[in-house]
Amino acid sequence: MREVAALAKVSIKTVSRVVNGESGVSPRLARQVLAASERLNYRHNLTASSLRRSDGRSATIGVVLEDVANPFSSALNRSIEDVAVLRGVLVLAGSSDEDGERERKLVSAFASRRVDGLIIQPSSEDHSYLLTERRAGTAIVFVDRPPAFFDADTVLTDNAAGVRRGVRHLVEQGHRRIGYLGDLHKIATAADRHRGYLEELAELRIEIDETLVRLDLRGIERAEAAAVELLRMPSPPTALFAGQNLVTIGAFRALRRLELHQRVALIGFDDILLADLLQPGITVIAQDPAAIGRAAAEMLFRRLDGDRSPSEHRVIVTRMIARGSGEIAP
Amino acid sequence: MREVAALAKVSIKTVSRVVNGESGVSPRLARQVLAASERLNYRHNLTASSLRRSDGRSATIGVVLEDVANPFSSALNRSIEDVAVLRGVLVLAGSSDEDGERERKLVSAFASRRVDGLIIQPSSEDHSYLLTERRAGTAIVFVDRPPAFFDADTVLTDNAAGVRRGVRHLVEQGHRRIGYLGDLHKIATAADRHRGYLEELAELRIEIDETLVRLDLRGIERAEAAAVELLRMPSPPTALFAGQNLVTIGAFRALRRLELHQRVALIGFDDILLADLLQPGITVIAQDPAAIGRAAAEMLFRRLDGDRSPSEHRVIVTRMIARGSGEIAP
DNA sequence: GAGCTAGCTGACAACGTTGTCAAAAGACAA
DNA sequence: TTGTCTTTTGACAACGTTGTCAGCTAGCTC
Repeated sequence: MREVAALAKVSIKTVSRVVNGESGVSPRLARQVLAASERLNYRHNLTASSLRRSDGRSATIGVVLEDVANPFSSALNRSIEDVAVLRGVLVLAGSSDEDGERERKLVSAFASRRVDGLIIQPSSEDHSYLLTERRAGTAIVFVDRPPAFFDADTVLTDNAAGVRRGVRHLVEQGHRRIGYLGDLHKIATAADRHRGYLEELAELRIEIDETLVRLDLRGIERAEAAAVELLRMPSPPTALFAGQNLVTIGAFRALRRLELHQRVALIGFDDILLADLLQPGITVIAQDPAAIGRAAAEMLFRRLDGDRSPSEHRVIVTRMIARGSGEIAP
Repeated sequence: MREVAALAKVSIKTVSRVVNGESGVSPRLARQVLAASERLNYRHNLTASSLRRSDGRSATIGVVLEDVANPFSSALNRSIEDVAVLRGVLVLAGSSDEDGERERKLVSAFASRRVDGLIIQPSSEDHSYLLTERRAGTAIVFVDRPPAFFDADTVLTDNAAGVRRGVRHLVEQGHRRIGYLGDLHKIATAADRHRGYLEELAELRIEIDETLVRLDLRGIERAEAAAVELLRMPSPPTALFAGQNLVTIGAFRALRRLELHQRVALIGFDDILLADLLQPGITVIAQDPAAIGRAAAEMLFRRLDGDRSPSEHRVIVTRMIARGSGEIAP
């Protein structure tokens, strides 16, 4: 900047004014400055700028996801980015791998870089550690799952309602013995979905058979094994509800392996790419990750714009997509 | 830091030493400093630190991807992150959407934040604009596609060889009329793949029928339409080679729609989640995005560690995964 | 021409760190 | 004890920027 100032024969402060588009610089000097910075390939240093700036903003936000490579998380990432770019804000993203310790490490690394805000898909079981960040002025929004011991804006899917819709659909087809395959129960959304299953059956006055429920299934293989087990019981379920992405794939694998895919119904939570091309197509309760990410980013920026109102809790609804597997009668 | 120093009754420089783990601080003072920073919830400010530091490193790298939400790019993102976290480096990622202008904007935003290095999956058709960054000391590695008018390390897939392997496989099954469906031809990888198709047919002395080739297919719908067109020709192909992910899905849709999926062979470039559960399973030429990302990140950090050797060009090989669709005889 | 604005411009300090260097403290030998 | 050497500590400037404030110029009014 000093060099640009020298070349343009103005003070360094005037260069700063031009770079920041402040008013009150005569067009002639502005032109000189622009020409000089062009000639010297000058690049504004945002880190120095945010250090000195009164608001201390870095025009960067941090996003903690379960895994930046998983389809749901990466869709969140993208829609957050889309809102952020409109404001010239960049996104630092990291994967927590469902590990509270990694989540905290990421937040700490973000904080060291003085991000303006955080969007967290939580893994940790206690978020009181975020009080320090909040006090430092960092805006915080949770997505997909609620925080624990911490009050903040959230954008969640209505998991229980989604599952209830699916279970009701199966019952409408005539099913009474509906198996449930769930993800790690410690994950709040997994617990919510399981609850939805129980609630809907209770409301429809269908007796709950605990032997039809398998929880804590992490990954395709374990889900597949559990589904095979269920289907080989003496009195097997006539329909399966899979509480998560990979669990659905595992369940479908099991059905195919046992050649039951045309006879046992299946509904999965979360949409799956290509689900429509399978035979039968898989009926799913689809979330809208793009809407969740967008809502979260918008809430975050509203906070950064100074909104101090009480925490808001947005719920994004699910949508059932019937493709065949959920429409098989018992 | 000043407050911590005051509370610990040491100079601010001593606090700096402790925070950076420098040697030569007596254990007693170190303990005092640690206790004080604990008590005041002190967070080291990495932006100020990198401003003052002699190497100017921000412990942050920038990654330009086609789309952080697409499976290939997000797998790259993840494997880059995995290498970066080991060094305490964070990843800023952005989506270029196949738009050279957005790519440049992202690079510029990264440069303003003084990233230490850049990993770029290029969209632009001229990368000479990166000379400025290189001169500023930023390490640069290209992934997936080569740069234009710029010399830098690259990590590429051997696209032509992969396609040739697939085409040969089809010919071995007895196919002579093999259709080709390609992505936007301006994308270097798409052009390479098309070239592989032509080369292999030439080598095997199979006459090339231009009417069996459709290029510039962007997205599932256009690919599906093109495939339907090919299959409805008077003398249709007995096999299809799809040059990209979404193109493969479109082609499969077309085959299913025309009830030809058990009669016309199909091989796609790039693996697809669930491809094994379709009927028939889709035979693919699989890339290894994790290996590409890892290699790129490792090269980048080697440069940051001071390696000044000439540009290196790594090639990651593909692997054919036979699942049925590629093994259908004419 | 004096007096008064309004609009530009620049000097200087400060943001939170770390590099440099000199001073203080401690360790050891004579 | 003194002198010498090593280890530990701190004062100060600097990194690249922006906020503050004062000074300068030009244009206007009377």
